[in-house]
Amino acid sequence: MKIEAHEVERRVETFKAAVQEAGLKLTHQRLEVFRELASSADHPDAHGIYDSVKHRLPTVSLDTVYRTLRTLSDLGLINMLGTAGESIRFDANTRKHHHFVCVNCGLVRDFENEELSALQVQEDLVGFGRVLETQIEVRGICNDCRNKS
Amino acid sequence: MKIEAHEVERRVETFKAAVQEAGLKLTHQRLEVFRELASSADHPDAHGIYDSVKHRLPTVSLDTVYRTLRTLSDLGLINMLGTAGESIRFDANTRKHHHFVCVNCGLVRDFENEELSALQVQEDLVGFGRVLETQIEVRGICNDCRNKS
DNA sequence: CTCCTAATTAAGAATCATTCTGATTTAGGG
DNA sequence: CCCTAAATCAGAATGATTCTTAATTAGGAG
Repeated sequence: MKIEAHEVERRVETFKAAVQEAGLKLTHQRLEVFRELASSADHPDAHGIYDSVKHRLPTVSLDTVYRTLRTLSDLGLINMLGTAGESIRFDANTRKHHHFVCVNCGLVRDFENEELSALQVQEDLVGFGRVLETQIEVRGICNDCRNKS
Repeated sequence: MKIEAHEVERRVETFKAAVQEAGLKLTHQRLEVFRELASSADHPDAHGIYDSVKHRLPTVSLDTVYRTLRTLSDLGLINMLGTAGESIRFDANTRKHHHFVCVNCGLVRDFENEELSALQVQEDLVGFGRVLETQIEVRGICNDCRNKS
């Protein structure tokens, strides 16, 4: 599943500006890794991104993909997600959103919802620490897995 | 941080019944691994449980702890949690609850809240699949980390 | 346009969590 | 009291991720 072209471009522009801002070089590798991630809605892992990017940059190394993803994550341009025990999945969507997770195959999809995003939980958690953000994780069975069984 | 004694016993009794029910043996190792998990509120990983259990069962192996945790997870007596890239953390709390996660040190604490648990998200997700459950993840900085900085 | 330097590459090794092997011993519970 | 599942031990295998070192490439400031 692909993200719409104009949204991809919006993300890429934000990315370019942030890389310049941080004083880093805008290399082909960084651009292609980011563009690949910004174009896909299914949160690939490092290997998946590597396989896709290799079509356009045949000499890219898996190591560079890992290094680039870590760099972008440190800059806050992408987020890491996924459950412990699996490989790390990446997400170029930095807008406030929530996740649908298939408990069977691990598929993750973003969704936005104003009401959910407006949720305030601070009051109940004074004992644990300061609250920064609240995210909803909806678990279920995705359509593909439903059709298979 | 410890769970109250009567809650631990409640969990242990549920555990004993379920192990019998499944036709598995109630070994010391299984009991001690489960009791350790049921007593701690901070969701230890396999190594942490191993270290604690070793005090009471000096000959237990890390392998047995891993195997036991997987068995209990398959039975639905415990849950696995944690972010990709870290080790798997375990949770003996099978009641409906939510998580507070410290983005700095990774601490996870459970909390219950009727209003949050009553949240219904089905309508918004028809396109992705069937919804089974909704869990809230609150991210922030825990008290310990706040005091250190 | 040129040059400095950061980034990439290659090939390999290291680390860490986790699972598996296979042979041997232990102990739960009918 | 025995049968058999489970545990143990030691070690090895796996897979994701990170690091090493040395040589090459290329971004972008001047």
